Amino acid sequence: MSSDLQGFELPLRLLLAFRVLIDELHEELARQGHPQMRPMHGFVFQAIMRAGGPYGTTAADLGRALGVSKQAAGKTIDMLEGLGYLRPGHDPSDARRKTYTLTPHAYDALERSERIFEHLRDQWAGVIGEDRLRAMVEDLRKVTPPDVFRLDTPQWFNAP
Amino acid sequence: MSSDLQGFELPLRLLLAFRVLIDELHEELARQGHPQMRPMHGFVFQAIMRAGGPYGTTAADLGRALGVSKQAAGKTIDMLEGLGYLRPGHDPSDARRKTYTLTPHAYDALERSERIFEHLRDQWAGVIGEDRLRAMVEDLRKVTPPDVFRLDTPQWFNAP
DNA sequence: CAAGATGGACAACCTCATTAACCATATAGA
DNA sequence: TCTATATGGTTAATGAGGTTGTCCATCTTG
Repeated sequence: MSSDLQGFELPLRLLLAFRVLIDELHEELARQGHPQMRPMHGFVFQAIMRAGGPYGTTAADLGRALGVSKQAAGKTIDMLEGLGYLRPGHDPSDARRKTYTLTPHAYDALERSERIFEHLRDQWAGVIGEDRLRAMVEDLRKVTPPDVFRLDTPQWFNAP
Repeated sequence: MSSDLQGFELPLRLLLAFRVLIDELHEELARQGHPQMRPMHGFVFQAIMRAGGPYGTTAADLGRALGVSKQAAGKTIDMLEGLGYLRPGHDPSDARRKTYTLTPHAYDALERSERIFEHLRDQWAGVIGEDRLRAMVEDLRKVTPPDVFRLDTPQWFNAP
């Protein structure tokens, strides 16, 4: 009965590496004027940019894009609207659709996230080498699905 | 205003890679007689093996090991006991301690998980090369904390 | 032996999901 | 055109997993 369970290392390290990046991102984002941003939000913003129609994205659109129910997507939208990251609108061609688009505040958060991630990436490149880091991302691309927004993952993390 | 947001690729790929492994693990575990296993449980089993005293692990022990409250650990223990993965015991040297140890069913799940992870690892090695995969794990070790069980992460995922 | 630390058990509450049901609006077919 | 069906939005009930706070029983230590 093996007790060392070495085979768990690959998934564990992938998870820890993700957590390290996300935790440091949100610490820094909080310092830069976005203390309310939660880990999921950056992905949500990107999904909202891509998933909607010409007049914006609905809760149902977002739910499909993220792989969660429209009700869950609706609650996320409510919170992000309350935080000033989303602005409501409507679709003149379909009176049912209640659409949302990103506010400048959301674009600010996205741009800052981008810069912080790049900074963290540079730190990692300093530790393991630029070539090795590039190889890692390239390899990860080969073993992960290309459709990056169907995360299909409810209840990510609750930053306390 | 950049709209491609390429800087998100590293964290996203790490997350997707982890999800791919975990999802395939649990699909296969379900086929092999463990349909109730949840993503967190494998980590919990390992923590229970390591965190306790000679007579087993208590909820308080487990809470400390996982970085959650003793109450949260207690609820997890209750569920795992209900699923037949944990067996209660007691510590003759301390009447307060209500201890738990893994059942053979839990060891079976751990061994199967180990084998499934190894199989997935081999698949990845076939795609990206054994040397590249080894380099990836080595590099991830360099950028992640060494203390693998203090995940400090409430509410991981609810596989539906 | 008294005082404090620790383990366990409850209770109340939070967050983020889920399903189910219902109503309003679009759309397609007879 | 009218009806059937699909879709969007909302609300409600539920579940998993977490949190504090409180209380009591049992060590452990001065």
